[in-house]
Amino acid sequence: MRDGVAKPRVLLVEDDRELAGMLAELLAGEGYETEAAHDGQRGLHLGLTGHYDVLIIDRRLPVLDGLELLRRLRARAVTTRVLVLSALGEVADRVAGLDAGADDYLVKPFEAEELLARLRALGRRDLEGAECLPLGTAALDLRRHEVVLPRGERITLSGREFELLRTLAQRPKAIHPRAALRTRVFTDSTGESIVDTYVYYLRLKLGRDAVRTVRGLGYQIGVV
Amino acid sequence: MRDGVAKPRVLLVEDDRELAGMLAELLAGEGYETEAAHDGQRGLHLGLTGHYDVLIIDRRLPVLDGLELLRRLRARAVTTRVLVLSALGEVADRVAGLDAGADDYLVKPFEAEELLARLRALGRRDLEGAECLPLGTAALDLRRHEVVLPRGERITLSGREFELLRTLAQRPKAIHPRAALRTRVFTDSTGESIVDTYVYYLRLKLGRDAVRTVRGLGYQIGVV
DNA sequence: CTTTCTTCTGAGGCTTTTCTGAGATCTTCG
DNA sequence: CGAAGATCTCAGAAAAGCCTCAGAAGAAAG
Repeated sequence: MRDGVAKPRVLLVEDDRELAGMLAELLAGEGYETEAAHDGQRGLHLGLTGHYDVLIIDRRLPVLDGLELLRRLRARAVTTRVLVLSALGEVADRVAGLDAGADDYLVKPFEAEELLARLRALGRRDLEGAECLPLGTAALDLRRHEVVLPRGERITLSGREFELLRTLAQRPKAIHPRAALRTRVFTDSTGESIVDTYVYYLRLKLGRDAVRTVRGLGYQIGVV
Repeated sequence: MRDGVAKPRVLLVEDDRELAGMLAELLAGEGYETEAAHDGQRGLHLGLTGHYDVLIIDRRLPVLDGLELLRRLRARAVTTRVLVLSALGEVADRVAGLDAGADDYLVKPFEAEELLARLRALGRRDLEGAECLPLGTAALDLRRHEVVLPRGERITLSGREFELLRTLAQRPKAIHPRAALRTRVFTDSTGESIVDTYVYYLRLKLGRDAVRTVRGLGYQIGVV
């Protein structure tokens, strides 16, 4: 997924450290970058950063229950995909999990293959788009790293500009926090203002409205 | 889903007409607008129109198998959410379904409740950015920190304004004491009159009646 | 080895937000 | 009525958030 530069990031919130370790290894083998939290409080804290592509949350967690964690994330407008793991497999349990905001619900014990397939299904949506991503009336050509304007003009983007714009365009309705963009497109060791600067570059090339600022929250793709 | 005006549209591709009829009824009862196709060919044709919010596809279908149908849709860049139904419940079957492009996979027999919960989960994903609290005739967009007026106008709120309004709107019938609001939205070390000031700001932006004063007791959300 | 493009840093400057406090206005009740 | 208390209004200072940009350093191209 992602074009070999950045791996999809998974946050694994699981108190059983043995299971967590095994899963982390499994995920690493599939090319995911995994971080782990062992209680709900920590999970909440990390989940709020928005640095992840998918969250895997165990339902039974110390300090803060899995579903409660999920509800709090959703209450704070975190839209990251969430897969809930649980030993509780009754229909009512599954319904409760999904209605708490989970995108999928997998009952333990499960097979590695199915977990991976469900992760792929969750991840696909954010990444798919084949060759172009819609960009208002324009489009982003993923192959050539160019923006194609309605009349056919093409504007070439540099590597970083492209990564940033693609990240925004992949989830056009979401608001992307600065910090998330910084870890995703750049690195955590990069200066704080790098995202601002690149938003500025994009606006220079594509026009003021290409990227929308939502003050205090982050950036969102706009009309090109 | 969509914006509360239009009902979400479901395309049901299922050859068992009895089951299809029951499901259609169930879905109608939940406010979905359902159309049915009874074979894969017809499902493909309708699915390609892109008129639907969700496709429910039975795996075993005449003329064109369910997974093959799904693959062809995906090959033609149809990104509509798909829930696959199947009597085949082995892990390998589920993995095959998901990897063919399904967003979710539900094994027959299933309970109505779970189908509905999974549909809700799928619908939610497109909704990103629309989660709202009702606010009289208007609504509070929790993701964007904006008030959406009936005609679609949007009024952006600052962080504090938003927190205050959300607190009030979360329990619309309650009267919120000044002290409680001050503790919750601001801090106890903030000046006594901070809540008054922000109520004033909200009324400036939203109109005099947005917040109701209950003298001696506190504030209550009003009509926007 | 020069030129050009890209990436990143950091400093200023502008705008919006937050908070304070003081006076105006309204309500209640003696 | 008039005083006391509650509430409203608002101007201005301080802080925070955001935008702009110049320049250094690095990478790629010629």
